[in-house]
Amino acid sequence: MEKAEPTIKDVARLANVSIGTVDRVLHNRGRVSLKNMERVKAAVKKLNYRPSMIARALVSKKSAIKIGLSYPLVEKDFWAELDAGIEAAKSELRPFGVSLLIDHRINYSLKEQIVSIKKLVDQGINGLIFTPAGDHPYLNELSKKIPIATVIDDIKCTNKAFHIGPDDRRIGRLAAKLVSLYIKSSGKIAVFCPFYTTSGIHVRVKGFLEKVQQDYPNIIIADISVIKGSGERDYYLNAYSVAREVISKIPDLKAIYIANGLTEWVAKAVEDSGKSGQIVVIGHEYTSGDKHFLESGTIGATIYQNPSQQFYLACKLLYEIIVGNRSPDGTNIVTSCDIIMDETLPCSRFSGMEFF
Amino acid sequence: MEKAEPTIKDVARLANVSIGTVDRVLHNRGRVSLKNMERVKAAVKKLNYRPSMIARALVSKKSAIKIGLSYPLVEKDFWAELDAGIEAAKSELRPFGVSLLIDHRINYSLKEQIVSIKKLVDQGINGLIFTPAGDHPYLNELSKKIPIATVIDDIKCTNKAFHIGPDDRRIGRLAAKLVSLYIKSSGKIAVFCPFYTTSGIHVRVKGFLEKVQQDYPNIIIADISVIKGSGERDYYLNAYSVAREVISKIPDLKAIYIANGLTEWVAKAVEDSGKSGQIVVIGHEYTSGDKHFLESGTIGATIYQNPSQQFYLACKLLYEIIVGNRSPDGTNIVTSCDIIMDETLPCSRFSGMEFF
DNA sequence: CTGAAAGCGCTTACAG
DNA sequence: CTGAAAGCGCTTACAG
Repeated sequence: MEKAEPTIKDVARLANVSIGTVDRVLHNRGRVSLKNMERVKAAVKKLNYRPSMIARALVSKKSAIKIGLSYPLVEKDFWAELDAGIEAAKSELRPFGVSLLIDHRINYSLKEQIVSIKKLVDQGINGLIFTPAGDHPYLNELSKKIPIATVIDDIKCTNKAFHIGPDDRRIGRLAAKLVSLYIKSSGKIAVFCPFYTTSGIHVRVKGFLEKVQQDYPNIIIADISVIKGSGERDYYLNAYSVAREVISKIPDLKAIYIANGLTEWVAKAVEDSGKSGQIVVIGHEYTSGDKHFLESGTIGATIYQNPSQQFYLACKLLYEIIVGNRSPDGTNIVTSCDIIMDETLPCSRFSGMEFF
Repeated sequence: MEKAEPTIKDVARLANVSIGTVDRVLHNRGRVSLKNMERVKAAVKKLNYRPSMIARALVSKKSAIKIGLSYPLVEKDFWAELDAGIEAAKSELRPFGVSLLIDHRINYSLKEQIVSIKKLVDQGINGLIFTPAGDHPYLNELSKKIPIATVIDDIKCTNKAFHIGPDDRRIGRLAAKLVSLYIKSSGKIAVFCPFYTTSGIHVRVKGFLEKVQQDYPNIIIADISVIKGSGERDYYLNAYSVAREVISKIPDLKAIYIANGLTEWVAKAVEDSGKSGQIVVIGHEYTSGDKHFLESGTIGATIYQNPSQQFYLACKLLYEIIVGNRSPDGTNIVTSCDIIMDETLPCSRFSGMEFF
């Protein structure tokens, strides 16, 4: 005895107008008398009408919608994983006439990001999802034309549709707790803070230090190093060499916290220094190289912010906004993070979604 | 320059028949001349024609498809969480004319499960998803009529479409590792094994014990108790009282591992015994009651098997199978698990999905 | 055995 | 400002 879903026809009938008029108010296309506007809105509410994605998609065959994605391709493995999430969103949205246009950048430079985004805009995107390298007047301008959303990192000033990202302060605190668990709450540790990167990382490190100070009096922060680098390879190598240096400088070091996805390079430094088993690495994300070090115990745990999920969600949300099912309101969506340990991964991180 | 997808019309034109005829061969409805049959098949192949889900779904408004779900409602909070995942699947599939019929059971009895499933079958379901209490001839019989899939727990003998669930042995090993981290690898622990429950739990406990034996020579398993109970409330109370008893019996107990979602009841026993801070609880799943104990540190961590995700996935997969986009092949899909700690949850577990 | 027509719920021109 | 009509790609009666 399912009560059939109300259709646009039902709304039109109840509001005593044509379905054309209902459509106009549904999508704020204007040119509707105030009176009809309100009757329709009342009818929509009364019937709890929700437009059928299906019917809309069928029509949209003609006017396909395009969503642009822009993000850096530094730390390749991290972002590569992300592709899987985007693929999932793509195949789920394809039947609805949505195509995703992707433009990578090879660094965190704001200037290049703007170039990348302009390229997407030139291709006629109807919405933009990006991991900002910073704020820029152009973004604000753009946001007046199409909905734009930030993922992973946020920017303050721009009038955006929404932001999806982790709670970096909390992530940093979690990292501190994991370090403490592995080193039995006391000993010397080193903290590595990547420099050329998204702003959230710094919040993360702050959260880490704060938690250590608050809760772990016997943990000594023996070193805080900033990892610099220009380009991917350089970045990796610096993480590695800084780690080696610090390891040799502090013989009784018990743990290293690396505040982003460079985990495996730090772990490699530990292993190459012959310190596996004595120094544990706590880091972020999950790259293919991490597997080996998780198994050997050199990496104790990794905190995974699930970028695939974030982009996946963002694509679907932005789609809803573009087709008018939801209005852009600058919501801030906080995503949860996962702890990855050797025993945590029975198979690929993204196993759950590869079917769609 | 997207090449437009071929439609049934294109196929009809190429095969020089009507779209009605194309539809007939597409769905083996018979009553087609051999000659046309082959022309259509050739055209389909030549154009690489794939029917549009969207269009099909629009029509299917009339002939809706029903998926039945059957699972126990013991440990309410665990399964309640699950509802959120089912809701997500429901709202995502609704536009495709799919409705989900749910039938709970109040225990893990196989007999009641069969009754429950028969009830669903009587309502004309086109597919079944369930968490089996065991195998039964009826299930095998049913699987010949409609595709059936198992979630969380599996059964061997039945010819099922697929199974989705965690790797319980691995989960048990992970639990052992977490216990070891919290108690600094040595001391007395207790293991609580729920009895009336799904079979995976026993594999879990086995994995736990195996890992302790292998890797933690200084951890002493001072108690292994079986938790029994008839009905939900009884179950909870027994977990609580067994815990209290064991705690008072073993004064230097350092950790309790509870092998399923009764975590909060064990934690309550620890707290009520005045042992918070001395005994850490490692358990499973995440109930609203856990939050308090995670914050206070009585629960160190919980291993979350994400039942919502599992059912969500199962619904979508089974839908694909029912409409013929995928064939049932008995695949075994292993899902990953999450570690939940105080710092892990910025907001509701299911935040990611509530938008859809 | 086969084709033409109606209709699923919506959007998009088009005509008032 | 408003409505009637055409059409998205398919399935389902219906008429030959």
